[in-house]
Amino acid sequence: MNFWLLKSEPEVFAFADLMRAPKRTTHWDGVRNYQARNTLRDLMRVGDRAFFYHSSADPTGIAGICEIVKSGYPDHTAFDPKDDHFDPKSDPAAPTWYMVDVRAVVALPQLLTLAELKATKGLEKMVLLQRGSRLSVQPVTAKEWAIICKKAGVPA
DNA sequence: GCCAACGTTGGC
DNA sequence: GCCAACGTTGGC
Repeated sequence: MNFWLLKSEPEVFAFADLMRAPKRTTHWDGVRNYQARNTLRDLMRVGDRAFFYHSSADPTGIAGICEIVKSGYPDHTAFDPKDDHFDPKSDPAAPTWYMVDVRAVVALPQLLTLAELKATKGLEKMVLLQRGSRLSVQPVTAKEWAIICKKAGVPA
């Protein structure tokens, strides 16, 4: 099993929204970055787990845990001229952008804030904490996963 | 609201 | 292929 971190702005879509969604599941659409696309398309597998991170929020931090329930498939929102993430260059015959489906597993008892993550030993090399890191879909090591789950008080 | 860092675009 | 300009991300 592999581990990941997914960023979302809670004003747009929060972890609580995922908990309320039908089957607690949603399409992780709208990613328009090639490195993140490669992860979605090539690396994520059904059964993988991901932290759900609230960015551009007050405070920012990890809100919950979700599970990949469908591996990469074309992001159809790229073909919709009315969609905010429309990309006229993405060809339905050879899609540029991909998405996965994720299902909420559990909310953390309380938000694990960015400040707390920064102060936690063993997370120094976490992608999220690197200077200038903006990746919205990023890998988490098994070690980092275990440290964070322990800190948050949820089973790893 | 500010601004640093990053990714993309497009002229050459 | 280089690189300046631009738009976006995201913490503060």
